[in-house]
Amino acid sequence: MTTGPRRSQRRTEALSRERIVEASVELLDATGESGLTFRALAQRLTTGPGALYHHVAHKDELLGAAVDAVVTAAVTVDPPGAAPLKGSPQDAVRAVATGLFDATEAHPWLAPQLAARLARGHGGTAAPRIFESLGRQVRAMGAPRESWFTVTSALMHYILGAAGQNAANAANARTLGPDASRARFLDAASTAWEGLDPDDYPFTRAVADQMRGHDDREQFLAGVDLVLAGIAASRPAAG
Amino acid sequence: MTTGPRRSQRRTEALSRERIVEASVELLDATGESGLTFRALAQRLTTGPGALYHHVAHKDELLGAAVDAVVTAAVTVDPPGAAPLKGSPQDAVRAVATGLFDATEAHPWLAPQLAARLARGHGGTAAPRIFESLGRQVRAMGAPRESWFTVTSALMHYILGAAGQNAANAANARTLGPDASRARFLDAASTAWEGLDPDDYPFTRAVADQMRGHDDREQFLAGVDLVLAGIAASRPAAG
DNA sequence: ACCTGAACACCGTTCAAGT
DNA sequence: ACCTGAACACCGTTCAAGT
Repeated sequence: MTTGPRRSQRRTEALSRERIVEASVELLDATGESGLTFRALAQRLTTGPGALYHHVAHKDELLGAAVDAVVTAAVTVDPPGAAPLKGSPQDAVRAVATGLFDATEAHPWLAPQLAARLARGHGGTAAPRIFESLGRQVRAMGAPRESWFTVTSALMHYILGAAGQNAANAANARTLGPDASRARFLDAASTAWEGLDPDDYPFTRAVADQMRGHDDREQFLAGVDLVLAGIAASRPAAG
Repeated sequence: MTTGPRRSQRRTEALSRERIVEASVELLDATGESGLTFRALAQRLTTGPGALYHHVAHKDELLGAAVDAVVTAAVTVDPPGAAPLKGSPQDAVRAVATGLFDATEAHPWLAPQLAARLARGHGGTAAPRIFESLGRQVRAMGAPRESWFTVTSALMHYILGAAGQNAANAANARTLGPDASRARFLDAASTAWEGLDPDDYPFTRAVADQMRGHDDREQFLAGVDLVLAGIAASRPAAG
């Protein structure tokens, strides 16, 4: 009673690394980092925990694969011979930054994971992918070759750090309640800063009101532009 | 046979939050992040795991306290009325950056922890401390007030990100063996980059040789200078 | 108030046994 | 080759019982 090759088994679709990673992302989105468990994951895939080990070596690899999947979807590296993007390299950098900013907000677990993995030197494919897509634009901007590594690193670290910071704000805001949450949280955070010891934290207190009512994305892109300005400033005069 | 207040009990020095945090840092340094366990920590302090909960609420708080302790030792925020530092604000920024760079190298667990906590918005006192000490210099550089938040954030994110990256390199290098390890590891990393797909990663490959033989600290400080250049460039002409 | 340490409710991971 | 699911060796955390 086999029905042949087409309409392959639906209900018990064979386990695969791809399906496992996909389910992991869903589970992470739904339950947070602490919710990703081999037992919970197995249940969602209607199998046993041991089965997963036929497709992933250990949990850290699984988390890394989830990070890679999400980052890959967020930042598209153009194919080699593709037509040059319309717009300036600066615009392309902003596009990459925005993609990561959005991914980081959509997947609250992403930023901490990515940050921790970068700091451990386990970028997986996510880190090289981001580095590459930013670096191409740095080159296109005419930065001197010796500065490529430094400049691209600075861009990448700022983008990931600031996007992560924003994601944390967004996640914390969600904690306070669903409505008018953003403004409310920023207000709370800003008030918290204002509550710091005036003797120890004069600068942070002075800056606290800048957090209130400012658009995160705008603030974030302003930082990107700052680094871009640094690149332009240290570039030899065109000629 | 009590000997009075002086020469208080030595062997079984009373448990305290401070002692616990101190022992945690030692344990982290010696055994890495996975080695910090309530049982191992209790054993080191010759007590039971339950006793620790009288001084710390949970493990995350303990780790946070360890991070704070190490960062506090690394970056000294000058007291309020202190004499201005000799040297330019730029030099002061480089000093803070170097302090974090060194701390991050001395405590391999620091960078991942700090990165993850920042990305979760749990800076503890570490984040405000770093932000404050950098921000004061930003202000001293004459950056326009509206840019303080953005500019200081960019500096902080670059410094922590790049210092963490370097720490990861150093830690990985240690893995390969104790001798001539740095050069050897950079060579290996550089070779790994050169092994990337030429179609997908042309930029990263082109930049791979810049990693070889370059001084990490120098590279790191060059990045700091880049951000500083961006600040200077976006500052209104002095007048 | 502080400490003890057994006990609880989990984990990641392994592995004999099945198909 | 792949899957099953019980079992192992841990965890963080709690809590009755002690001092």
